[in-house]
Amino acid sequence: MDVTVLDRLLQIGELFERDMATHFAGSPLTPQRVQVLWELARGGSCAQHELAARLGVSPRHVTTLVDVLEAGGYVRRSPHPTDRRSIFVALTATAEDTMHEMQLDHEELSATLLEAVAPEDRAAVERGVTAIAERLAELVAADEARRREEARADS
Amino acid sequence: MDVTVLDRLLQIGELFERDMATHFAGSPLTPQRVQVLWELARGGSCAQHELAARLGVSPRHVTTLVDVLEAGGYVRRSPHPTDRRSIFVALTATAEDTMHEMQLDHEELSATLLEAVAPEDRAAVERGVTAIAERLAELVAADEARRREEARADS
DNA sequence: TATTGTTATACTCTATAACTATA
DNA sequence: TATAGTTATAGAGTATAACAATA
Repeated sequence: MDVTVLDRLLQIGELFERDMATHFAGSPLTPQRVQVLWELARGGSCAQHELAARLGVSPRHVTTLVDVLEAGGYVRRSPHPTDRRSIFVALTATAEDTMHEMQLDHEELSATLLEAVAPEDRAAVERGVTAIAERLAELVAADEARRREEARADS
Repeated sequence: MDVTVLDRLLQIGELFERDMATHFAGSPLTPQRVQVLWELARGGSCAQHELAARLGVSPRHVTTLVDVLEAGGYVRRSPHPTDRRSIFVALTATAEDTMHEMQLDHEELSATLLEAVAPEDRAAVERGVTAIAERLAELVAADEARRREEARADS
């Protein structure tokens, strides 16, 4: 029962999720809501339908997420300047500060984890995980395309 | 806006989750239910409360999970030989075969991903991700301990 | 006619609290 | 009295379908 590289990689993802949950326990922020804020911080303000596309969730679900975040004072809804159907979502000043701090924490954590790697292995690890992420992205995209094909054939 | 090692690692976790969801779309199996079967396959049959501990979820939730998996023919409930309060959960023969196949697929995927890494980097990547996983586990455990401490101080 | 957001509904994941049967 | 599982309830993540307003 060997432990593979993939096992390790998945373990890292799970541990990070657990830490996020611990970190925001007691606040209205959950890992998924933080992801919304994170996306707005990194990719900038946008209309709800675009946010849905960027997050890969349904427009309906974005309504729910933004409702909660707006009530908590993390985001602001405003009318879209040219399209009256659309609603613009932006971080509040407070949330922008929070996200900036989180960005710094994130970079620090990344550095700390890299320090756990032997110095002579670090460059190889950086190259390696990038290559793995890219290959996996290809494989997943291929799987999804195949499944869409099958679904189309069924109907 | 650099992409850190941590970003890559998290991306890998997300991609894997997405692939799992794609893979089991249309079946009653969801990623989390598969995890239950996976745990039973790797760690062996056990009573529900032990399964809850192994999965890190509430005993109540195990009831729900096992209900669905039992209805789908993946697991079997049987009385505990010595403790009449307990219920033993075991994979059915079909599920055992499915899990065995999944184990092979998993190993193959791990090998495929490692092939995406330059040959001279592979050993370093294996060492590196192990070191990162271990360091992160320590950090998460410390965070959780600190939070428990705080919660205790509050009450 | 197509798109944007929302109301309505439902399934899944997850937890805590109260209860029953057993130890 | 403590433990194993279940009933009751609830919040969070997520989806589809139907609908209103707007393009």
